[in-house]
Amino acid sequence: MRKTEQRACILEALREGPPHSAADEVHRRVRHKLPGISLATVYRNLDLLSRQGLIRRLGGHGGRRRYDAVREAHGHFWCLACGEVEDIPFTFPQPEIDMTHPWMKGRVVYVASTDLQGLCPSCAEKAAAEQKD
Amino acid sequence: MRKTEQRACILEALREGPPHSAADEVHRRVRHKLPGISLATVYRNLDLLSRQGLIRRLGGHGGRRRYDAVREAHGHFWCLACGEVEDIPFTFPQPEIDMTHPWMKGRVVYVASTDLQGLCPSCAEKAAAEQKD
DNA sequence: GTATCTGCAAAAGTTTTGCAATCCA
DNA sequence: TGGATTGCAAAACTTTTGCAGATAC
Repeated sequence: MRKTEQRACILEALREGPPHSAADEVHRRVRHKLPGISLATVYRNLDLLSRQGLIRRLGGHGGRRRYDAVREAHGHFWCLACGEVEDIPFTFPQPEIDMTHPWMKGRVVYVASTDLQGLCPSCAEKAAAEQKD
Repeated sequence: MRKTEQRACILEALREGPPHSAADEVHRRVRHKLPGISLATVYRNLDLLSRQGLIRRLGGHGGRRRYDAVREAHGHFWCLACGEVEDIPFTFPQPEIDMTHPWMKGRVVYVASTDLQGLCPSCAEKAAAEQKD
């Protein structure tokens, strides 16, 4: 993997910007430094970096794929209604998965996370209000 | 939520078909029973069912959103190269998250999962081969 | 009876790709 | 120099939405 200014700036933008950014958000931020950078380059690099395990790729429950520069295992809360992702802000014991299990043979594991999915407070409130109607 | 034949068949297809199906796959399978069902209906129902917590919505690392009829907490392995998702086939202690923590107040949690991401054996092999070239 | 649900078709949104030019090693 | 990388534009793919008619309760 070569060193290019675009790639460096993308990584920097992901690290310094808000967590769980989508490609278009990263693109918008990188443009401040590199006005000419194309969205395709951002996509290509986010994909490349995540395949190398340098960043974390999040699902995209909201339709858009999101990326996370934090590689340490941590928890996420996905809201199914608004699509937002939040880090779970308190610590809890991470599950211990037996990496020596035969099924793991040949696999490369970059990151682990514990994900909860449900409704965030404001969406839960809206949902409850609709029930009443 | 009303009871419709379409909805019932979609749920059935998700339960009986291969796990982690995407909307178009569910649609293809449901068509066997309900040839006239539209893809839009499948999308609408998968979304609705997941918001009610009846099924689980997976991220869509491969671009497509996937759904899972298994609601019990379990682990997934996502391959970043080919986009496939597999259930981790052995059990391990699930993390204990303090649901009484103040941050959890107001949230509705439907399901929890532990996700690993990396490369599956065949993609890991390919990646290693490319390194050598 | 009425709000929900469906099918259709169009629109919207997101990601990938072909290609020629450019850049890094 | 040679292969990796980029920008641009088009294409591909996935998901959502408006609407009129059908359906469940």
